[in-house]
Amino acid sequence: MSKATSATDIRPSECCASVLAAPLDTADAAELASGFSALADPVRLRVLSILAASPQGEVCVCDFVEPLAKSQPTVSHHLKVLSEAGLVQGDRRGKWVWYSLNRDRLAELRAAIDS
Amino acid sequence: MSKATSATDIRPSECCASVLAAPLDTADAAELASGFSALADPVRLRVLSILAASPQGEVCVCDFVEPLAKSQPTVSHHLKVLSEAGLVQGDRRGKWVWYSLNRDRLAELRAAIDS
DNA sequence: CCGATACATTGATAGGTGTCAATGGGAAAG
DNA sequence: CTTTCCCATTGACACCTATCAATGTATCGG
Repeated sequence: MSKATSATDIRPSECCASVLAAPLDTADAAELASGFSALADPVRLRVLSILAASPQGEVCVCDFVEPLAKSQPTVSHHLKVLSEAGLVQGDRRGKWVWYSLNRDRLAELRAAIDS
Repeated sequence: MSKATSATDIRPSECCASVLAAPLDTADAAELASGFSALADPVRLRVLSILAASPQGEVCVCDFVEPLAKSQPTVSHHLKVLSEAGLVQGDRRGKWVWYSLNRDRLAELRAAIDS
């Protein structure tokens, strides 16, 4: 898979914005920064970690509270931040809301700092 | 303080902490979060972008001010944040300080969110 | 309808952060 | 030494954010 972008193809943000490929314009930089902001918190990183380690691939809110050692409102807050960043998504089933990881979005951020 | 490896302490990757590989402990999560915090700002992302696009691989502080459209103290502040995160390094030569990108550190953060 | 459960939202508060003007510190030029 | 230039630091201000208690909302079981 050749990732070689041709010399004539120098348009920024044709697909995804990249930090290392070309100078970032203000809009792309802001979009990426908001994405990394979601990762810039230890509790949220542990949320993603717990989701990734879950066999079913989804975890309900109540099962985050104890391992994170945070109050339920705080957990809900972090899940909302991650959700608005597109990194997780919630699915309501009865009384419970099951959250799952969006690996594509995570790959998008990873690609932005790829060589 | 014994550093005995418990079942929750085992990391398959012997090198760096990873979000997706195993449940993150609080210390690793905090370390990673501080790294991503450095990326969680549009101005700093543009700093990295400018450095990556520089032919010589290094840029002096004065050459950041105009493209970033920020005051010189603000630019210095962001360079300090990036430097403390290990993402850039400064080298003083006479009156000028030349900053360069630390791609290894960037790869470290990228690996932390790798599948 | 009533109570219990799961989750979200609000309000308040303490601490963090980006920004710039003003100032400080060090190096080269005169 | 004095001045000039480059960069870092300080102080002040506005804004953002993580946290929890209290409350609201929706769902399920009786």
